[in-house]
Amino acid sequence: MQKDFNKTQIDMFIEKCKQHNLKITPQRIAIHGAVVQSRNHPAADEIFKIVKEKFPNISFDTVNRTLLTFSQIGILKIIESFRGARRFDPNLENHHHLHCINCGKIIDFNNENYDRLEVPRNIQQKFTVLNKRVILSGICKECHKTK
Amino acid sequence: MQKDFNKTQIDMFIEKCKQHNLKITPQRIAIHGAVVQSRNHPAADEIFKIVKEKFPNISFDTVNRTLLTFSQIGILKIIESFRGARRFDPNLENHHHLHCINCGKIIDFNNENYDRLEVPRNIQQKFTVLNKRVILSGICKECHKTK
DNA sequence: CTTTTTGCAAAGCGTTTGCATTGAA
DNA sequence: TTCAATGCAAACGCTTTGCAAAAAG
Repeated sequence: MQKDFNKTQIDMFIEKCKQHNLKITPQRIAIHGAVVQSRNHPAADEIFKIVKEKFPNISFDTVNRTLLTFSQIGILKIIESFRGARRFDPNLENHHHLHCINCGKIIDFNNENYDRLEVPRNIQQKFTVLNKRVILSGICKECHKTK
Repeated sequence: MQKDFNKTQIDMFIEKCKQHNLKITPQRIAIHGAVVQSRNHPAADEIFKIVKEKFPNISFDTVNRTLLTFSQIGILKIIESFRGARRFDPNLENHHHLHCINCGKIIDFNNENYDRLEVPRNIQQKFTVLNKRVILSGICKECHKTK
């Protein structure tokens, strides 16, 4: 079994596309290039701006759809967040969340071990932590049943 | 010093409003009532629907603005989330996030202790955890400087 | 009477959709 | 030649803004 030692990033990208029957278009190559070089967790429009320098005709839409496609085939991740409308919580106590990635439900839970988590020393120096919380994401019981 | 033992929720609400020079309007009372009774971390439009039964003329806008006001005076919390556009992350390894609540920046960090967090027994039974992550929110160094 | 608050309407931002055209395989 | 990908435009969902009218203190 051949190892992937000397695969370049672009070769791995092409391989992933082939695995998923995605065509290798110049746009996809450019978007991939922009995103793997990015820092700071770019949003689609930042990638759009970068790619547009090489492909002035590219549409925002293609960039956005391509990024979503890439996340589906495991080339990048979407930063998990509770999307949709802002939610309010009358529970003022510190608590943690279960997040069902299927139905979007957020379930509170309390856990003293999690409350006691220590902030790493090197982070204390560069960031003032006001709140600590743990998010466990996955599939809730109800969504399991209906699958 | 008198303790708040027998304050009802509505009295505490009125007190908080007075502390912050907010007028006690029937709309605010109704919105407060709906939100403290809520479960499931409602979004503004769910509260809107509930309050509209009593106040058919209320606008979505009032509900939304009132909820934001309430979060500012500590009556409820906004479920912290990375708002704005969806962000992409080319870093596929498990990692955790610092989230600056002032500028919105997301900074990755790695921490083996956090990776090793155990999922509580009672949660394992009702939820399939696919991903664990810790979010430390607060103020980043740059935002500290400019304050 | 003064100052907030409300309701409304429009604008804004990001996302999603449908469709005709283009281009990779 | 075929089918997927692209570019465009419109629609959509949620949030924010400005302003005149109404209401609280």
